[in-house]
Amino acid sequence: MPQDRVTSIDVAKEAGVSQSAVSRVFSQTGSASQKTIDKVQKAADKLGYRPNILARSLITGKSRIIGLLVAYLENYFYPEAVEILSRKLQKQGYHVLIFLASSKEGNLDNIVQELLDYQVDGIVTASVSMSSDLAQSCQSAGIPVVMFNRIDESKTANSVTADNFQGGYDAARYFIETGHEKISYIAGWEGASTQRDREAGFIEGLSQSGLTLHSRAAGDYDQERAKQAAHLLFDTDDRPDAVFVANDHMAFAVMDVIRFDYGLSIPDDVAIIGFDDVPPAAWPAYNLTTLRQPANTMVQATIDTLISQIEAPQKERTDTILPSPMIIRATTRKAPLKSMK
Amino acid sequence: MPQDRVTSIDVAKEAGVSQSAVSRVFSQTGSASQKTIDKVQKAADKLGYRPNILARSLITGKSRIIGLLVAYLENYFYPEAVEILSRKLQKQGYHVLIFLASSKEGNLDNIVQELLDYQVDGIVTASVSMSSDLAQSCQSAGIPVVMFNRIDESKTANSVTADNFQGGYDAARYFIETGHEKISYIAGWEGASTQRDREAGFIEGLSQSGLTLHSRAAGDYDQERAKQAAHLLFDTDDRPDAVFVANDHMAFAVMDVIRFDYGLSIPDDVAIIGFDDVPPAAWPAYNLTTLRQPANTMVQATIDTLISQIEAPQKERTDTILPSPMIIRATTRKAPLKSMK
DNA sequence: AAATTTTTTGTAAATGATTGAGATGAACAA
DNA sequence: TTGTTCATCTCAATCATTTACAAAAAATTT
Repeated sequence: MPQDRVTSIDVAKEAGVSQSAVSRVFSQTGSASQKTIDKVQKAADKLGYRPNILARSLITGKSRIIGLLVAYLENYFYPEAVEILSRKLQKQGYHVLIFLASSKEGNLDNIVQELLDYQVDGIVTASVSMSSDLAQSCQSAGIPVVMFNRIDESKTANSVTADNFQGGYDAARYFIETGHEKISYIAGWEGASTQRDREAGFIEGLSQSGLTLHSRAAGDYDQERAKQAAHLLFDTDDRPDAVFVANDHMAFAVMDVIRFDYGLSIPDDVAIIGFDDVPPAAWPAYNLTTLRQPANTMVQATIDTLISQIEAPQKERTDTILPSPMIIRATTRKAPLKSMK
Repeated sequence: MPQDRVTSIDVAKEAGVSQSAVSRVFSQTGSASQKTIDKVQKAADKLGYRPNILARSLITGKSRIIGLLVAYLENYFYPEAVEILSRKLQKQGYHVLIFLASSKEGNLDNIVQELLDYQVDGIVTASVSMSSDLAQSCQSAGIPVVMFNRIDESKTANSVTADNFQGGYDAARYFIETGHEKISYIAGWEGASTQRDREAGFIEGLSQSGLTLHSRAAGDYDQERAKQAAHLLFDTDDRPDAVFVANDHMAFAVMDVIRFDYGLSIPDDVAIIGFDDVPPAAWPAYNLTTLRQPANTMVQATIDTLISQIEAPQKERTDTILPSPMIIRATTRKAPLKSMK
């Protein structure tokens, strides 16, 4: 049976002080004498009192809850990010209310409304782009929003991304340096800014040497679709000898198709570069050359942006772009020494 | 600039009714005439009013927040579970406040206290076992707890697990059926009930045919440790020809060691069985025979248990054990036909 | 039409904290 | 001793809602 909650009034009675004295001891604002602090502390311990955060939030207007909106955890970049985000926020006394968006698009409006109903102090969206209307409505509610791994074309919300363009560019340059000419691309979901930027950078990198895409197919950041895309690229006499895949998650599926369905060898027959550097990329079975999205720094930037705006609401929005270094593993040929810096 | 929140009083004024009428319209308890409902609805829409859940929770004593306590998301069974859990709870109007426990043991007490401070309606722990004290303190606070994927020896909290013992048993039987005799085990973290049950079942299955473990090493559910464990088992003249690994996450690392460090072939030289059936187990690069933990049903059972106890606090605790069927893939030899049922 | 029941509505008291204003008392200087 | 300062404390208002109670209105029965 749920025993009655013990409130600050109970503690006040027990300690022989006023209820507001108890409050002062438990809220850091407290100007209280050592004597009352001791008395209150003792009484609170005895009764097992802890302040009710909901009541506190109601009056302070700060819930210390951050809403996290994420589309799916299937791509292992996100669990990693969620874990880091949650850990770091916990350290700062914030907590994460997690919402899963129904699909890549879907009815974000409802979900965001629910978040706002909970009086969250800020919102992080991961792998989800908000419509500008929605971002606008959060902003006018005074709730800062950071898009993690998406940029906001409407320039309403903050954003934190890796340097997707540069990453794509570097992938192209590396393929060229290592002697490839038939270079293809498997795209992510076309609605995502990451997809667009990675492809744009890649194409720019190719064109720098007068090349264009040998072939292209869309994998929508989904493994099944990526497999179909891989078949599209390889069911032909004129196969690519290098494929840039828009993220690691798809790259694994693509590698499996190349190895097991076509019996080709990686990187001898086909070189592969992915994007993200999720943990399985380092597993020997894949050992994937990829562009690292620095989860830790990205999350840190997300938190910094968010908290600075929570504390100083007039701060203007920022877009943070973090470097995405290439991690060379075994799915690409070794570059000739001359080009190694 | 954060514009002032619109409250039920504003709506009441706008609609020309009392504040409690507004409340009645928005809380399902509402006995209100169609006329007032319309008036209030209209005014609310105009002003963009939504009830403040914190204030509601304060008075109803129900926050509709479920606290989720998880140790790590690195093992991909958990992201999957978290995603399903969050989706399903959302559908029922609950929301998930996620906390990451610092380590496998660590100071759960503080974290649970923080959860209780938020007045959560229930707690789910995943891959974390609560001390009986802690479970007791939640219970006496009237907050039901469900341990997901752990059983509670102290029989205080509810639990939902796969049939770990039977799974271990089946693994042993299958190895024996497919002609193995030098059968080893790589253990998970010894503090986990899953580890203990899987091993106990496995040993029971072996002993059924008069066998004992050929060798054993502990991997602590961690990939690095699992690799070391694999080396321990294979740096010898008398290598096993079958290894049961306590979860898939470790099994991938073990397979990589066997293939890439020892150049052995799976399943010809060594057969492997894992546990969990996480998504990568089905990836062709691993194609791992494993015992499936049915994430979807396990989560459903977790939710059912939790919600039934939230709604009827006097309900007594339950332990749910769900079947863990063997998923036969390519890391084991084919069983001779006669034993195929 | 009056009497009775039912439904709707407004008033006001919770819920459990924070916080500004003023009261209390100790410490100190004159 | 008296007056002043300062830290500490209490009182009461406040936050945005729900909800018990009673009054009013509507619907039903007689």
